[in-house]
Order: sequence, then C-alpha cells, then structure tokens
Amino acid sequence: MGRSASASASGWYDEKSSLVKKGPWTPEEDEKLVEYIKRYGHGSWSWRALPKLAGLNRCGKSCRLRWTNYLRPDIKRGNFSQEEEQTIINLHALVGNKWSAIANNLPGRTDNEIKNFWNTHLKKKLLQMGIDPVTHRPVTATNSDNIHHLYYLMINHILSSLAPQLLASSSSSGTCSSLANNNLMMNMNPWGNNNNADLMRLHYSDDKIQVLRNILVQQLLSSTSTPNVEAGFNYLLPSYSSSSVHDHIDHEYSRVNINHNNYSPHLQGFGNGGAPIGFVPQNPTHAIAQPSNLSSNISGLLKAVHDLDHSQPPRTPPVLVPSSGSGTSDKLLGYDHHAPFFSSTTGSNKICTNTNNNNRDHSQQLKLGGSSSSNATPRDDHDQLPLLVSSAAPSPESSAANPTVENNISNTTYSTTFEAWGNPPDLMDHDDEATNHSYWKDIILEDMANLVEEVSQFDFRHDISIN
DNA sequence: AAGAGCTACAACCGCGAGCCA
DNA sequence: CTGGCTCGCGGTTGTAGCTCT
Repeated sequence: MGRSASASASGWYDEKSSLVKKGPWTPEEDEKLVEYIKRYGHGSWSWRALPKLAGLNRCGKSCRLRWTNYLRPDIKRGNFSQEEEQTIINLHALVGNKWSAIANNLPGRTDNEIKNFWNTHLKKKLLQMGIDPVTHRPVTATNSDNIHHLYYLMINHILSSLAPQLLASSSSSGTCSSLANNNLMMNMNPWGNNNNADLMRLHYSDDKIQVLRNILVQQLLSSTSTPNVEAGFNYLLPSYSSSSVHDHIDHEYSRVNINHNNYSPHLQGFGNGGAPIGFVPQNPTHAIAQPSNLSSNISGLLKAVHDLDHSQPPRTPPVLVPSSGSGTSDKLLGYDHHAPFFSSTTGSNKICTNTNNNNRDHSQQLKLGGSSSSNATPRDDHDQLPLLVSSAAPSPESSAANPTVENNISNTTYSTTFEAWGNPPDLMDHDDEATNHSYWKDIILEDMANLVEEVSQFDFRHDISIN
C-alpha cells in the first residue's frame, strides 16, 4: 500500500521512507538529536531536514515529537501533583480535549503527557466518582441533579460576567481580600483550585448554590449595569444539546404544577406554599431567611427556565425577603424564581433574556480567548484558554444583531422589584416604590462585601466521598 | 515460574491551518 | 488562486513493564 499524500506532507515519510527507522528511540539517537539542536538552535533548519543534518535515520516528524514530548530541557518529569490534577480537570471542563491549551497552563508538561494522564488516570477517576469525564456531570444524574447542575452553570456563568463588579465591591469595602486576589471564579467552581486533597467531592451544595444565587440577586440590585443574563441562558441551554432538555423541562414543570396545584397560578412551582425559592418563611412578617430543600429550588428553576423558554413574561415580580438578623447568612435574600433573572433599573425591572428558542446566540458561550468561535478553529485557539468572564455584557450591538431578544418582552416592566411577601415592619404599609427600593438596596450594599467573602470561602465539595 | 491480562506511556498517524512561491 | 510544504494538534496504536492467576 502506497503512502498517502497527507502522510508525506505531514512529514512522516520522505523519499527514502522505507529506510526510516520507527519505534522507540535509543539513547544514541536522543544524544544526536539533542546535540544538534543544542549546537544549532532553532530556526536555521526545518524538522524535515534535521534528521539528515543530525545523522539520524528518522523522519523529521518523529524527531520533532521526540524533542517536544521528551527531550526538551524544560520538560517536567515525575507524577502530576494534586494541584496539576485539579488544574487539568478544571480546564478540561472548560475546553474539552484541547490538550495543548491545557498544557500551556501547566509549565513543563506536554500536551501528549497530559492527554495520556487524562486517558489513563483522570478519566477513570472521574468515572469512579460517577462523573462523566466528557460532560463533567454526574453519570447517573437524576433529573433533579441535572437541573441543579443547570442551575449551577447558569449562576456561575452570570456571576462570571459580574466578577469585575464583585471585585470592585469587595475592594471598596476592604473586607474581601480573597476576592481581591482575583480568584472569584475558582472559588465559585466546585472543581475549584482549592488545596483540598480530596478532589473527589464534587456534588453540588444546595445551600451554597443558594448563596451564589443570592449574591447574584444582590449584584443585580446594586449594579448600575446590566449583567449578562442572556449570555447565561445562551450558555447553558446549548450545553444540554438534545431537544430532550426542553421536553424534560416541560415534563418537570408539568409535574411540579401537578404537585402544587393547590396554589394560585402565580405561585405554582414552589414547594413551600409560595415562599421565595430557597427560603422558607417562618413568619411572613419577619421573613427570616432559611435554606429550603432541593426540590423547591428545582421547581423554581424549572419554572424560570420554562417561562424563559416559552417566551412568557414572568407572572410575578422577583421577591426579596428582608432579613432580621445582624449576621451575614441570615440576611441572604430570597428570590422568586417565578420571575426570570432581571436587571435592575430604577423603579422597574426590565426582563433581560433571550426568549426565542430559535435565536439563541451561541456565540455567548465560553470562547477561546481572543479568537472568534467557528467550526474551523484558528490555530491561536489552541494557545489560549477560554475567558472565564463571559465574552461581553449584552451590548447595543448584540441586541441589534439579535433583535428578537428583547422584542418579546421589552415592553414588559413590572411595578416593583420589592413586592416582598414579607415586608419589613416599618414598610409594611408603605407604597412608595422608590422608598422600598432604596431600603432594600441599602441593606444589600451594606452586606455585600461580607456575603461575597462568605461565598468565596465556601467549600463546594461535599456529599461524595471517594476511597 | 510462566503466561495471560492490564496499565502507562511513548510514538505513530491523519488531518488541517498557515505560509509561501 | 493553487499547490506544496511545514508545523501543530488530537486520536490511536504499539509495547514495555507490571500484576494476577
């Protein structure tokens, strides 16, 4: 069988291919190769010409691979450290099998080495943990797990677009050194860059996601800019690529409605009698925030996603739960998942999301830095990691490019953000929206730094122990 | 002790992008 | 524009060494 043109072009063969040695390199061959490169450096020869010049009976490609994967002086030898393992897993979750991109973030490690390590160690490790090494989601995930993960992805993505604001908030408060150290996203990542030796605890924590969500709500309220909510949805929905995700959501939504059909329509989807998702009211007039169970979180999420996915305006405005304590966790704000995520504008909330299934802008997904997303990946893509921060907040241009985004709902505004079911005692009979807004915003801003600090210190790993 | 099976990793291979004549 | 060449990437294969029976 003759050699293929591409093989010839790629350097594995030359005109004397039948004489070219293959297989393991001998120490003598290594020595010749190293000696030649040391003497002449790079640039004055091509890999194809090198074997002849160096006196090697190898093809140029074999020489290049031997050098880049084994003989290069800056290659680190030995086992991968725990930190390196975590980095690989984190990056793989972001970029997939882009071994060169991953390798660029692990000094001294080659793409080939990382690829082998992944295939022989990490993949199995994740599988043993019940994590799908391709999707980085639980293999045997229940519907609830999937939705919870969906929720996690969404919040994480939206938060990523807010990272600069969070950092700004923390630095201005002077109390959030950990965030000032710019590791927000790592801290938000359950696979994060902690030095915890047990990498295998990857389950999602209801309470921690709850905290994240509330941080998000606070940011939305305290921010003067619009967070990239649309991108968040665009990011997460395609990741559940099959159409089944929509069917699933519909199914779950129907089920939830059936389960809670005793409630008024605008409260359907909530598992605790209409309390804001995540927090069960102990007393409507005091509204002490408490974490609720997973099912109510999921129900609310399903409802929110369903509403968004069906181009329906929210039937109730977001609901905030005032806190009564002086600590941090008990001041977390409840959030009515009946309403989609919203951006804060003075006196009203404009829904900010792409509600058109057929016009999701996938370009908002995590991108490889500095390059456009396309099927034909530019070479530079291999050299850079995706931006942890989403590509951009929705810009006027992007809205213009996708006119359906807000057309459906741009006229839909809601009277107040703060129709809390549990109004603060001193505002119970207060109808002044602006006053209410100001009241809550003050509370939010006051606690912002502490909350961010608290979240930054959360350990997202629990529930699963690995031998 | 020996062979079968498994594991880890180096090396091979095909493909595609970029460059250049 | 086209074709040849180089280089880099990701997937796959081959094999040495280890473990198990």
